[in-house]
Amino acid sequence: MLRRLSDERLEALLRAGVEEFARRGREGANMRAIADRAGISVGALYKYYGGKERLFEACLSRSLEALREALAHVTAEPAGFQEYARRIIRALLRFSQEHGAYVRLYCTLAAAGGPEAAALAKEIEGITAVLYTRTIAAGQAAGDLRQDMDPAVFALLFDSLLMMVQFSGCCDYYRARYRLYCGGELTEQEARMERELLKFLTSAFTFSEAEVPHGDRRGEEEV
Amino acid sequence: MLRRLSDERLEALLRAGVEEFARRGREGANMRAIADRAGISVGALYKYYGGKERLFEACLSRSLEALREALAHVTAEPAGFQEYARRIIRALLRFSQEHGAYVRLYCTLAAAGGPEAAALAKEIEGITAVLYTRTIAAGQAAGDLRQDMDPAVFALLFDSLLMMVQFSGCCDYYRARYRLYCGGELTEQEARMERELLKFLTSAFTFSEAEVPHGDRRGEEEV
DNA sequence: CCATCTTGTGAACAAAAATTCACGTCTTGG
DNA sequence: CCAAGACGTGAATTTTTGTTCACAAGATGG
Repeated sequence: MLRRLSDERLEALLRAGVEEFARRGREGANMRAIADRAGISVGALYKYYGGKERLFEACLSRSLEALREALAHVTAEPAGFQEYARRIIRALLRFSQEHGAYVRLYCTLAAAGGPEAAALAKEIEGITAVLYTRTIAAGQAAGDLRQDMDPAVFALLFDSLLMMVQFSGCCDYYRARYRLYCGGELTEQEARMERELLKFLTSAFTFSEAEVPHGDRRGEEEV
Repeated sequence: MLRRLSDERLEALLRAGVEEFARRGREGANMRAIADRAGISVGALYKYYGGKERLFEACLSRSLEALREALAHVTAEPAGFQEYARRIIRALLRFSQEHGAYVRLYCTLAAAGGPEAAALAKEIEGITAVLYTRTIAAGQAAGDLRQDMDPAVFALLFDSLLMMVQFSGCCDYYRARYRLYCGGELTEQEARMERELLKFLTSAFTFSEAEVPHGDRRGEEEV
């Protein structure tokens, strides 16, 4: 009952790998479980990828590629900060809905720590950091965004929110947290999240204290 | 060379457990490593805690207790939203600085997934969710905060930022991410983070689009 | 149709780690 | 100071899992 390892079988192998690495981490992943899930023997797995480490690399780069692709179109057409933010939110909500396994993998790897963490952060965050930092710098230069912010910190907070929103869609713990706060599943309330997150971000990035006549709280002149 | 398992030895055991569970997760943790790090034999470890699962429970509840304690004083004296937010930020920045191991444990557990995730989320987030939701509801009722927000989603986003800021202080990946965006270590720039995060949150929760005469962007009347 | 090569299989091997247990070491009550 | 009991030790056992390898099944070329 030999079945030649076709493209689709290799595809299944990578999918199984991503799933398992996401579930149990780089070290904890079980090679036998991966082979079983992919429907091949462990021997074949080792023939194709020399070992766990090589398979991991393949799974990671596959998922990085997918993330890059998901964000590629964001800056295709020029726009202002708010429009960019909307596109990013949409793209990442969609990404987490369609490629939950990749997002779970990021979540697990980010939690893992160790000496590889720094390199990994550079690889993953490199994709988003440039986009966010540029978007914010451009918005600030154009006068769209508040001047009284530390762009680096604000970009980090922007990234933080987007990461957590992705996790909320497909990682068990974060999904439970979403249910706790909002009821229901994020995957069924994407419009709600898109709307509110955009509102949240727009205010955070646009309005500075100086704009409100009396610097204190309580500010509903027009109700 | 028998050394009776004193309180301080039990203390060391729990510390070692937290550290190891944080590093390698609930399943991946190595009992031998825990025993070694605590300076006792595996036999003694098993005498004191029936096995890995029981030890884990002890480590978890210890860390939950610490989190509760860290946030206990926040609502001790009544105040407005901004002051509460400031206290929460301070408390959690301090927590992540002093109890990095607990924060790393949360980060790892949150990433783990599985059927226990929901229960875990209820336990951990139960501590913060009530606080955040109430703070926001009260602020909104008092007219301190914008009316045009979905309090549930905004509370989730608030929590997300606070979680990520904690991670940024003590989890390898998130620390690397912090360096990437901001340069340096968060633990050496706490004032910067406190200031900017408070600014970010205040704007997000306070200002609604309706407040700005022309609903569009670009809003620096007074510079 | 056969020899040979390529490719896949899963049992076997080895290393790692959870858990147990027979045996020391110290304490304590007398 | 001693016997009994409590406590701690780490080697041994068992289970899990990464990796290898001898063998088998199909392909290929003549």
